[in-house]
Amino acid sequence: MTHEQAEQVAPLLKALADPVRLRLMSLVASHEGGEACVCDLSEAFDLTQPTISHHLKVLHDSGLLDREKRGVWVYYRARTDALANLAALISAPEGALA
Amino acid sequence: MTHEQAEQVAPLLKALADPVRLRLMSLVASHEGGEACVCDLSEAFDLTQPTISHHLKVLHDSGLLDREKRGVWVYYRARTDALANLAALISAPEGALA
DNA sequence: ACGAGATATTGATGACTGTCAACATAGACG
DNA sequence: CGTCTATGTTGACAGTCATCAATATCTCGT
Repeated sequence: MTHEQAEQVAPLLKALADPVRLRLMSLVASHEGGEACVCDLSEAFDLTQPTISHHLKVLHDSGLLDREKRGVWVYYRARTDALANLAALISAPEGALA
Repeated sequence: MTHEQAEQVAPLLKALADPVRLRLMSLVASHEGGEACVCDLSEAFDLTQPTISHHLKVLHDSGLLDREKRGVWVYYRARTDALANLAALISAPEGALA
């Protein structure tokens, strides 16, 4: 794994490396239709709405969540391709780590 | 993914979520025999030895690196099982995230 | 146009982290 | 025993981060 590759992958892992964001990703992915609006997600946490919004922004900015506004609601959807790439990098035989 | 699962997995990802530690894992895994001593690793970075030691400790404490002392040298080895578990959690169809 | 609800942004604060310099430990070899 | 080399530990500092309160923005319905 090259220097540049490491600098590129680390932010993705950092985005995932938070219990709240892990659960957010899980909730979004397992929600019906593969998408969820903030209102669905906020209820699952004992955190304020701005905090949830902040975590969603981190995940979106890092490319792990897609964001789509429909009316008043904003729907998030997991970027399964990005997740698959990450997973491959971590454990595939040719995956540079294992 | 449960609350407890998230709290358990996040520290593993946090340990990996650093460019230096990613490259350390990569170097250890790709080194001959699947193991490397600190002297082999330090040369690849423009960082002081204590800093490398610190990163190795983080990876070891989180369970991603095995540590074995042989004489004066300390050899590190990647925990491929832990990496495989992580990867599965991130992207497997039943993996809670995707 | 106005009010209400959903989501985002800003600013502040306490906690955590990567890094280094200095020092400590521990094994090998004379 | 003493020294040299490899590695780990401690303390400090600058930067980052998770969280909240307050505020802003946007959209629908009335």
